[in-house]
Amino acid sequence: MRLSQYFLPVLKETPKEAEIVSHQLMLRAGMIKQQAAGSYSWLPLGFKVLNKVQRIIEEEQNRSGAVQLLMPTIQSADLWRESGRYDAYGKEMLRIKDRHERDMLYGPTNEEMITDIFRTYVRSYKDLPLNLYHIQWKFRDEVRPRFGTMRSREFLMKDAYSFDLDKESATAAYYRMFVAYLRTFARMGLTAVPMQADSGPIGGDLSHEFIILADTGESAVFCNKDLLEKPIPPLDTDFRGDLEPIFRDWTSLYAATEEMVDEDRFTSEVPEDKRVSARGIEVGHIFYFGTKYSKPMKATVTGADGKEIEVHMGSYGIGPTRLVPAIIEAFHDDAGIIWPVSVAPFEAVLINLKAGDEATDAACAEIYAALAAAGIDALYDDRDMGAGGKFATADLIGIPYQLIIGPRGLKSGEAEIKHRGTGERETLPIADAVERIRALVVPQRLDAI
RNA sequence: CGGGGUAUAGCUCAGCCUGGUAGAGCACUGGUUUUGGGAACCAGGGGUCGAGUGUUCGAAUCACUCUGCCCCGACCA
Repeated sequence: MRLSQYFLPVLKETPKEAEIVSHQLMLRAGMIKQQAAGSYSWLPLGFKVLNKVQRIIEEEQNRSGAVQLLMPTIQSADLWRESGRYDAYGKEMLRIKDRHERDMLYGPTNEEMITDIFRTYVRSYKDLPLNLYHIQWKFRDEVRPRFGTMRSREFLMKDAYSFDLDKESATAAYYRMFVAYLRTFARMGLTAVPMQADSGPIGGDLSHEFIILADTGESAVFCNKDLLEKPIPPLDTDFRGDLEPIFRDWTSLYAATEEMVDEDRFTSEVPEDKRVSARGIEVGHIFYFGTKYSKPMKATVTGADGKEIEVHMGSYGIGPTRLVPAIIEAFHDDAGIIWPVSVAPFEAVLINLKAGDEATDAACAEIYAALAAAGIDALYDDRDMGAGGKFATADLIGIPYQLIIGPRGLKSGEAEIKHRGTGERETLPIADAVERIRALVVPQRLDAI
């Protein structure tokens, strides 16, 4: 993409409404525009990141055996009356009437609807297990939206719903999502720690929040340091096999948020040199809830013995529109964002230091074409402006590698590569630059971990 | 939903206290000179001062009402 043809409205100054660094940087980098309290447009750069985040989520959901579909944003109140949640949900639910005065609502979640789909089509125990997911916009009329898209009213959510015959197989479904989540966040460069969460009236230990550590996180978290270095389940993990050992391995080490922490357990179970006490952001939540919806909504299958069985369900959420700022909270410096390659809006930026100069333009055009041919998703800063502004823009929007071409280096046939994350610079022959970028980028795409 | 702020140009803000023809920097447009870390100069364009009502000869400025947005708390992917 040539920057001169792109739409990248970067801001030099920080808009005053933004409090936390990810919100400030998303506004400054031209990723989002606020349209109302808790409601944002995703501008091209932000949308590109959001899509990369979604793609990783989809790949890992699919790998785990979940099946994608898409449900509408606007729902009928009828289903919610059936589950009893129409009255229970409160003012967070945006209620709407259509032209026939029918009660509608903008979905804050989809348990009712997915249960309706399930009961319509699934009749036999032979059709289980089943895990259906979608990525859709949701609306919760938060009393106080804040922190940009970290806590917006309208937000994107991946939610998966598992259906099983009994608690045992539902637990296996839970483990599959647990493992899928570990892989999903790792592929975004994040170290996400599963922490025991409040499992509500169902009880048991089948509710976990996935927390990433960031200085500006919204809640305090406590965990064993070993969790931060634990290798994630590899690409060839067999999701049809027994995943309980992985689950046990991860949950054997202490980890809890401030809501759930037990100081005595933390100090007794975790050696002093392994105690991590930090801030964290919740980026995912998985939950087993048994027959909470299948019972009132009559979602049953016929078992092998001919009897009707209420299915056991779980739901598994990840918020892509929250993950984007969460990644920024984890990866930034004073100059701007530092994207992990796997979610970076562009993998490299080609900086033409003297746009308009015949030789420099020609060299850059050639390199830009070579980057495309090498499969690198590159931005070409061909704008006619000073070098300082280009460097500042490249740093701000956080492109992992800057390939810098100017008349000075051109004379000696040299290019410069700046590593956004480390600040490291290397000078190399122009002829080797594209291959060097490719060698740097490809392993960091993390699509093969 | 309680408490507290705030609203003036695309952005960051000054002007308000003490009423008298709406400002700065950045951004934008044209030009000249520049060009390896947000350049310099010249010339321009752009605002019913959030909305309404009132006080006044006169309101961005004072009073009242409403709305938007932000922060703290309670709540949440």
